[in-house]
Amino acid sequence: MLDHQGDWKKSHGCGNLRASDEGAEVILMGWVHRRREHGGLAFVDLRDSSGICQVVFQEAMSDRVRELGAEWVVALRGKVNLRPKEMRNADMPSGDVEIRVEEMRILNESLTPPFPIESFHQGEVGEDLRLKYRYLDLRRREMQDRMTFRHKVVLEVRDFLSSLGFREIETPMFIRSTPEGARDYVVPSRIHHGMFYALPQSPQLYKQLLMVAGYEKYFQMARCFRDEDLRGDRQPEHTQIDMEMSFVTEDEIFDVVERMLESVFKNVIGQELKVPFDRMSYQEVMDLYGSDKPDLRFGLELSDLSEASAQSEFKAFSGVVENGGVVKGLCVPGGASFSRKEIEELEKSAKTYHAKGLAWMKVEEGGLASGVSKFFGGSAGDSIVKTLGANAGDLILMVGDEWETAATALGAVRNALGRKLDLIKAGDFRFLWVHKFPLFGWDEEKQAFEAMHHLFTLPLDEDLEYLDSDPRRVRGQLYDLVCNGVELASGSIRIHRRDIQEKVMAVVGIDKAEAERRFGFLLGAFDYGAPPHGGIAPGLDRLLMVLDGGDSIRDYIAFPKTLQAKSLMVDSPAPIDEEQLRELSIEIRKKES
RNA sequence: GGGGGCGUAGUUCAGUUUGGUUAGAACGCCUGCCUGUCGAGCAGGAGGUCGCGAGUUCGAAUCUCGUCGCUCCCGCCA
Repeated sequence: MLDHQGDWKKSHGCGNLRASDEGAEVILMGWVHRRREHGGLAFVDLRDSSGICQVVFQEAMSDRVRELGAEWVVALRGKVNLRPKEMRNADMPSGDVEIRVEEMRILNESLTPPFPIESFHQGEVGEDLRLKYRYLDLRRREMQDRMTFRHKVVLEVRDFLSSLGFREIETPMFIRSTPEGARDYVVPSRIHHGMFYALPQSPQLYKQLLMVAGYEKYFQMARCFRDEDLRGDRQPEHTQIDMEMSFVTEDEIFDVVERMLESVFKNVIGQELKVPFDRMSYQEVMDLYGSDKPDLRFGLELSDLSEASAQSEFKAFSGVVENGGVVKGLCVPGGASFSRKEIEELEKSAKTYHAKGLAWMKVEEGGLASGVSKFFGGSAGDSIVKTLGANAGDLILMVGDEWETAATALGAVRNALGRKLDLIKAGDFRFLWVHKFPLFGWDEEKQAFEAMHHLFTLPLDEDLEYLDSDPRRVRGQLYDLVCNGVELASGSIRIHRRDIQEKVMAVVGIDKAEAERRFGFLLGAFDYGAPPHGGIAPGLDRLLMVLDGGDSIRDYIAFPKTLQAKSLMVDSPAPIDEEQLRELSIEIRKKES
């Protein structure tokens, strides 16, 4: 039998009760976390959003307690008692007290949950089950803490940016589709037959228009939508701390972000963060770590072994160098003890990133041994050992290929080694600014240049002269913030002058007419005194994941989707009624195979 | 679009390599006992479309093919 809440008001949070509350008359409301019966005497751990406390039922109420099941919702009136010394629970914040129950109202019953709400259950509950019953998953302490963490970080960011004079401004969710960048999520218009809105991949154009409008410092907790394949750190919708500033340099943007994170660390995590962060160019990080988002929590830096390899008898490598490629190598201290199988595992990592193979040799007292060592006799081998600073007992790993392939493949091996050798300390945060990215990438398929970031990124002043002659050489005022191997933010200084904008568009094959058609509204706005401006957008979900040491952003989003972009809870996406389709003049085509 | 892993009781898993009587464990659930537990304890009990579908076989959780779901990675993606 259920009771009504009546005129009872919740007086305390379960988790907040302390010894100082002794004697207080309280009314608690929450969920039955666990029940322990001892014949007449019974204990219930009552849980609400503040935590857990123990309530005691005397014999007179034992029949009512027996009705209760896990996750039933109850209201209890009783008195806070200090527990006898030997019965205090030091593992529980409220463990010094317990509630002697005088009256109970059962507010709702519950089915037995499909998985335990307690946090000590054996093993991890499957994520698909957690997502289907997300409202129960979110009940778990672990998830409540993550959502609290998210809230606190957002609050701190808002507070910090506001204090610097930033204004939070909302931009539309229904915008115009642009074919640049990621695939758009698209929304059909009912009023305009055959027309579509797009959901924003980011508020990019709007924040630039706000700069033209003279707002100077803008930010927004911006939901961003991208219809691309997902990963553990990529959801179809995610939240960015989107920022834009006028009259700024890269340095000033870095400074704002560093101080913002500094205050998040100080006021949310309670930790000092060392700023400013290190900076490296794209070329440097790729050369040293084989990744544009290196994990700096461990060393194992890459070296260039092209010269020595060219002189070696290893045809595969000397050929690569002859054709303009490079040979990258790294030294694994103590790695000579690796088994054949272990090395093959590492080779798999290299091959994933399209290396043809992973060459290796062991360093012994007398010289190089095993693997490809027979090709590296004499000075070539000596030179490699010297470059890598290798010692007896070490393992040398090498990849020869076109620069980017060699670097990324060996970078993948480096990451695998970091995990394998357990070099990554939990709770260590290594931030890094990566900047001076190339402005254009060469699209092999289309045989054309494309913008690496977006079309509005300003080239480095000193590279402007190569826009016409050698676009590959042009680097952008483009930057990423990286932490522990995760890309946390990305931004650029934008082009505010029409002449430079037209030149950049020309490189990627957009003529004036097409530019006008696609970006006319922005270019038009830029004709009315656009200030120099730039910005950045830290990914909130990723930031939370990295700061919390998690490994999936899904854990930091209340209602995430699966890798197939489905919600297992509401079962979306779903078909819509014929009637809805007709209103939109939309017909479903057969899937092309 | 491509490659890898996983799918067995409500949950987490073992069993699959090498096919063989009635598919097990722990936790949870149900019943009873129990007045100081807090991952309570003790005794008893219920609970299975081995993801789904075909095939091979005297016989399939186990082998083969297909398919679905979740996940990790490449491509893609800021």
